[in-house]
Amino acid sequence: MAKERQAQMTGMISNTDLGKAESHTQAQQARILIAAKACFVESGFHCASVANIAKTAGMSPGLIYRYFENKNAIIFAIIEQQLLESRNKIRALRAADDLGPAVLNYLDSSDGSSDESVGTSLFLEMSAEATRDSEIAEALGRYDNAMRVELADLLNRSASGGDKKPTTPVAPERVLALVCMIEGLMIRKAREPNLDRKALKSAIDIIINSLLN
Amino acid sequence: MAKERQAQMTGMISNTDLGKAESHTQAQQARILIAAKACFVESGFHCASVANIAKTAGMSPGLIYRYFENKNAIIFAIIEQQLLESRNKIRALRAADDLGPAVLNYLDSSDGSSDESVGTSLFLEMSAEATRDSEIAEALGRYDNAMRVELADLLNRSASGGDKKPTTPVAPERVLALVCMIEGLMIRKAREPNLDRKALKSAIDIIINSLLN
Amino acid sequence: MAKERQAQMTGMISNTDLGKAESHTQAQQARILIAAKACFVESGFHCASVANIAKTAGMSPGLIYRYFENKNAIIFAIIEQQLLESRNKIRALRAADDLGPAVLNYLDSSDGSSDESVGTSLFLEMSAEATRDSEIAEALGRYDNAMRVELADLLNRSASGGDKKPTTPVAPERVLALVCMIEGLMIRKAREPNLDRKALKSAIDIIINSLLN
Amino acid sequence: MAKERQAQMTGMISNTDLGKAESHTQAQQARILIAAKACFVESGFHCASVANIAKTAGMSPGLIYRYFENKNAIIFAIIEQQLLESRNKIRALRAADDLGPAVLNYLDSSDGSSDESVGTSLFLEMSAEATRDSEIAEALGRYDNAMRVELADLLNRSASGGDKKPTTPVAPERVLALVCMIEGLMIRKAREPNLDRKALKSAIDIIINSLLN
DNA sequence: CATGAATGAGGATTCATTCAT
DNA sequence: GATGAATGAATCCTCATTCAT
Repeated sequence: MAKERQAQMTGMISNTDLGKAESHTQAQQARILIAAKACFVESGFHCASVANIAKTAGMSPGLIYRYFENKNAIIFAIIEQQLLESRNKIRALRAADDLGPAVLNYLDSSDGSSDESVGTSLFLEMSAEATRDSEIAEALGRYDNAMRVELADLLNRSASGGDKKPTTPVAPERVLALVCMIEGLMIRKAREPNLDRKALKSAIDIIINSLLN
Repeated sequence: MAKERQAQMTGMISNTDLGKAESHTQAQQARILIAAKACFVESGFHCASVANIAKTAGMSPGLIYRYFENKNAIIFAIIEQQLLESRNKIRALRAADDLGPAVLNYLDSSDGSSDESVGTSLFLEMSAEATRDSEIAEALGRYDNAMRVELADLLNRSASGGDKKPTTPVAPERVLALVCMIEGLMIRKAREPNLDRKALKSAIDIIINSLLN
Repeated sequence: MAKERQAQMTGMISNTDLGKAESHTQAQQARILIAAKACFVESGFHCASVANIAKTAGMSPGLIYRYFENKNAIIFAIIEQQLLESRNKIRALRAADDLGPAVLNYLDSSDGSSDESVGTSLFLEMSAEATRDSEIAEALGRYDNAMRVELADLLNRSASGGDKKPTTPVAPERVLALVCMIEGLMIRKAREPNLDRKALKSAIDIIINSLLN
Repeated sequence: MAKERQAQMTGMISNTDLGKAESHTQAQQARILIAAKACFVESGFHCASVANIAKTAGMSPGLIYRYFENKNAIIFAIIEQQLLESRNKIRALRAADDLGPAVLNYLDSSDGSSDESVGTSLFLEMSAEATRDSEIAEALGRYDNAMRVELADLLNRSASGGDKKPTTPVAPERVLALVCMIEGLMIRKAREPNLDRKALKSAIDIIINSLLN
């Protein structure tokens, strides 16, 4: 189909990328969010134009507004989506026997996009935006609190060697240190994409170890 | 002088804030950069308008273009300035006897502005921009390398208890871990400005200790 | 039926409001015109959107175009409808014994809508539009001529005390004065909805009297 | 000058039309208002585009926003201007010995534009808008009250044959009747530009006479 | 007949940049 | 050097209209 081929050649998103969405509305919203994510990564929240998002999504600009009230709503949706994904990835760490490799894996895990730096780029974009928009700041704050609980649990169980009942709850400063390290690593990944993986792994191990004993 | 008083009342930057600059050109550039920094912190690189920067600097929009080729040049200059400041602050850590408090101090140190979050906000802005602009990415990359050397030296001397000649050079992964922690802490400061300082201090100590033995 | 109830709750027009229309097409057109009138009164000809008319009519936007060629055709139809209604109301004045109360009654008479200002609002809208659209101007012109004949007759019979054969035909300037007064009163009603009715009645009487002797 | 000639050929407004304005800002605002008035008369408040106003004013669209906050502000300014002009014209009636010719003159008096129907067209536009915008409604309401006072005074003095001290104040219903007649006449002028002037004059006289005895 | 998704031109508004004074 | 008026391209968003289902 001509349209399909054109979509691929111009970097537009084809239907096959979309996965299964139950309703047409959800499918369209998903399509827009995928396009928006790509545009936001490439240009940032503010320089990405609705027109470009529409083109990337393979639809007309006007149609965007049937599915999102305005551009800001798209930004919010992207942020919520990223936070949700991030939460899920953190939760997935639970299953890990060994915390170090799990964290490394977390950093590597992309969201299905070919470019792994997507997550990091949006993370920076979101964090910067949170310093100006209180609504976004609140969303990130809620996420941060939830993450801390999750990571505390994780540290707890890792510290007790996998036993279900750790003797003492983990100290909050250890959780804080873990959060900082993870986010610091994300920044490094964004700024030095070719970072030596071995060094990365070692750095993680050093800190993880200091947090576990 | 009427203009001077008006500048102060409206939050504009007056000549007396500028310190000593050798030439008029330098003084004007400095004035613009101070204004730009304030605007960028408040609105981000892209939402801050040249008109607003000019108003904050107490000059006409047209004059901006006598001292900077365009808005992008201002962004570059701000970034270079921030990197330079950051470098100086890192170097100042050398004098410290104890690494932990020094790092805490680094996070607190503002650049003379009353608002301490200036540095963090611009750090996010710069990092996000670096993911899109290769020139900026390179500048940050150069800074990153320089910093690593600096921090390696710092760790070296701290590990050897202040002796001038450490027996073994510090491992690169420890430097990496330190960088991640510092930047992770900056992110935390941006996203949770009311973070408990005691926890912050403890988190720093945990990691510093693990890096020094 | 769920849809019916929803229609009532949201102010949409239900089938039961429509009266008897012979064909389905006529019924649909009537439904659209009722909705359009409401929207035009609320937002004016140009700010009322087809989408909103459709929603008010309880139908899809696309369906509008099965019954009217475009939005302009709806405006024309509304205008013709208003002129027809107005003509009928003027004709109804014939039956009146006393011209003064009849005119007052004319101003009050609504078109079945609960809001009496509908007629006035559309009158302004139409008149304004007539200054730009020659087709509308012509329609109003035809109406104006017909009205003058009607009002001349009315004045004639009123002047002659109800006798069927007045001795002299009424002068055109008296008809003109009557038209001006009626329309001037409509404007007043639109701009001062809380106008004192007693003063209104007196004002009408003064002029009517001067026109009858 | 080429620009000047082009302005004339395309119906743009040249500097010479502007009269004396003290500041540049006032001159530009006046230029915009003149253009806006022309556009509003031609297309109505809502269909006139800012782009077209700018073109008519012989300036770029962006410049409009240096002198008016938004399109609505232009509409407000036009309305205030019209009300002011109208007030002045009404006040000028005071000097008249004879009320009838004075009213006729009022209807004829244009605002310097070549097209006499400008006032009427804007009058309809304003009145229609007042039914939807409460701020405009209030402005017109204030004008209406002021006008009534003015017209009451006028009637008073006319009734008393120019004596300074009329024995009895004029009844409000007479003022109301006068207002209706004047505005009714404006509508007629808009809808029937070729109205017979003799009939018009006679109609005015009939009513004026009935109001004065 | 009916739906409502889709289109795309057009409208209001902003803003980096230029230039006459 | 300095001003700020002026430009015009670009942005977000709306809406009349069409058409596949």
